[in-house]
Amino acid sequence: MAFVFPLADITSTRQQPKNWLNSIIKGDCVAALNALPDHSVDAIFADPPYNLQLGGVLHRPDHSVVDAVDDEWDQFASFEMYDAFTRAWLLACRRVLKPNGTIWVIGSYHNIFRVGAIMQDLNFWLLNDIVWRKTNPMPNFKGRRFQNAHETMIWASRDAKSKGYTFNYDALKASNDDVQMRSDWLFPICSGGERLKGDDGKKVHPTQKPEALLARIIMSCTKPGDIILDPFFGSGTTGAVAKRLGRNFVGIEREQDYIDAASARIEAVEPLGGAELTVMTGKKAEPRVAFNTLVESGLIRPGQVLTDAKRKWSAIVRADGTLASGGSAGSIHRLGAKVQGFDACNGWTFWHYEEDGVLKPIDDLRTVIRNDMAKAG
Amino acid sequence: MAFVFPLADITSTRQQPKNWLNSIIKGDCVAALNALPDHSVDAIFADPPYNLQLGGVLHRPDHSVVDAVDDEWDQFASFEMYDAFTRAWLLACRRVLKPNGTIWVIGSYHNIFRVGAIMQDLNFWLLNDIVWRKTNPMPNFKGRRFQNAHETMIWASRDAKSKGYTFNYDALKASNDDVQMRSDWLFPICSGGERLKGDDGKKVHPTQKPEALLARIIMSCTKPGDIILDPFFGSGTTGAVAKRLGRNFVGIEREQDYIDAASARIEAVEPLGGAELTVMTGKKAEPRVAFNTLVESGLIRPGQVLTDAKRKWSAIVRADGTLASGGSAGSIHRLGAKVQGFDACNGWTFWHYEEDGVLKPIDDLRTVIRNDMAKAG
DNA sequence: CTCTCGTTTGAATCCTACG
DNA sequence: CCGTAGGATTCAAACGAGA
Repeated sequence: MAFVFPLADITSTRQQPKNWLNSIIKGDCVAALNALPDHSVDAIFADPPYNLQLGGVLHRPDHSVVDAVDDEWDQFASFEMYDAFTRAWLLACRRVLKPNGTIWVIGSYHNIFRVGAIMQDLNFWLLNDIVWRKTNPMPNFKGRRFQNAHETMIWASRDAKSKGYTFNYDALKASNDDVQMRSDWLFPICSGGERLKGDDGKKVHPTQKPEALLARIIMSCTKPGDIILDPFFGSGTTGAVAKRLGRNFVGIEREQDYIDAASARIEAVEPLGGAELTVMTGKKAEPRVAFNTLVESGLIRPGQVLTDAKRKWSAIVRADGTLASGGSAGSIHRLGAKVQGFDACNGWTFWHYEEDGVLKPIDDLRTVIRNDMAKAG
Repeated sequence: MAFVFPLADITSTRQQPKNWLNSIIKGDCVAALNALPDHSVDAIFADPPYNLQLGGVLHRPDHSVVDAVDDEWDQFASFEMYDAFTRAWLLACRRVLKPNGTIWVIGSYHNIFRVGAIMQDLNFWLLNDIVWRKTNPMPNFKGRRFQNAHETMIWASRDAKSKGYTFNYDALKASNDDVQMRSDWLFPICSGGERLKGDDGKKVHPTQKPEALLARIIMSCTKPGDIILDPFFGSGTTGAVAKRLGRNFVGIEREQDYIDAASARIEAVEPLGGAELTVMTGKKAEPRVAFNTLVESGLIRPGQVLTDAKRKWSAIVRADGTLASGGSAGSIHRLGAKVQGFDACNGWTFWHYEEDGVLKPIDDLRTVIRNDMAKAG
């Protein structure tokens, strides 16, 4: 199957329906959208600039410099400017969307609240907010905040009356161990072989999204043959996944470098046959239960005394989920190592609690928690 | 320990500081907030209602299904009213918050985007958005959307310049298997024995939050003795957890039924003692020791040679507490950075001294000094 | 070939006390 | 207010070198 990626002519697309199908339109997002016909696409995936507002350079503990997203296209002078930009492209998207079409917008806490509020103001009807939990997010290097480990996506229909939107509930459920798909998804960030790199070995696009994420989105809200629009096409993940899954795409992108990379990428994609069009399953969550979970759940009480199996050493549980013994304090692992004079220690098997006069490893309590939490994955 | 929960007199609270401590103020949220002094609370947890209806009845998330407002004007008007309400209570909170205080607001996709955008407009500085993943969320019965399995919390400081906010990074990390705490948290919804029920067996409050959630929030951004304000007190989870964790609270609530239930609930809470409330801190909290102190105390001699861990670089200690190496001289940090060609360097962990043929970081000697200081009081 | 270990990297609003 | 200097700070995954 040969795909061609003409750069659609903005001035003529509106008059000649469908010549823009499976192509990348070069140009400003709003101008290009305005050239498309009314009610012409079934779904939209938008990954707009996040307006990160970064400060100076950020160093890792090993003194290397974080390669930040400081591109010109992510800079806005003020919230007002960002809001105006957001309103413009969302409004243009709304006209192009079919009455029963739906739109996805992805963002971080820097921009997603503004985007969501504007979507409501423009009469989009929010169906879900979906959390993309990253298995391998960048750490918080300075220890001044929680590790920013997720991004947020808003899924919305054109308006509250649009009840006929596509939602492949049963397929999603069947692909998810026969339980309905939740609003929190777990995927790795895009890296390794999937990440597009230039001749210089550097990443082509700073924020390339993983194909698995787009695959779940496209499989959830479109049917084979549907048309998916991506007004911030970038490296073309939307187009590549759409083609592979037997959907049509339209991309809009300003920068020729991105268009070139995306075109070559999509060209190389082999579409799947009908039988293979199953939903990609996300990564199965590891049931990680930390010690604080035991304290927060009440299975272990602050003030409670833990000992080793032979009651040689003891420590007191503190409300913050750390242990204290003598003048030392730390995690169950660090303190276990410390009292024994070791470099390392598995606190889960070393520390014991007493129940009915019997010492049991605190690891036993972890299984209790795991059983409770298994459902959430 | 007996707690009393006087319903603080709104008209007099501002003039009589602290009589509102550990009490529930009855009344309208904004009016009550306006009666509190400037910069008087360390942290705020807010669980606001998510929408206004014509009759002025407030509905909470997951309480009832919103009927679609198909009248465009009404819909716009209701968003506007909700925004005005949100702006009013957030602004009132901002005045009451200490300059280095932080605020948490929880919501769902129905309201959190508006809340977040308004917070940014009011100059709050967003630090994180935190996702509360529910282990046992309500299913989506109609199969028309993804299961709404999470709620979103926004954590923000008073403004971008507020760098001195409390964040117990080291305790959180130690309690989390020695990896930093992420922005996605997993907790069960409030049910079972924790859920307050009336004489009729019905739940007292429709959206009672789990104590484990509040415990993590309070432990992350406050110290023992801090004051936590909850302007939508409801069933009083914030107060109950604050009391148990040795923090002070202020609640604001309109409905007497909720006040009665919360008062009885908090009254029954047994506060934790002192030792287990100690929050683990890291190196940042240790008293500073100048390298010069090591030289003056004789632990390091002038003329002594220091090297890095691999003996690649070396430097000689001078009597004034500086290092010299190959024509350069400076502090342990400056010279460590200089020889490596870095902007910065932690000289305490970079430079080593030799003892019994083994290289040890000079940081070890700093702990000797600190231990001596501790003994001396 | 496998296994180990070190290196690199990803949408980041990322330090703070003191003079 | 600013400038300077002390010195604290990272997780998971992919990849490549070397045993």
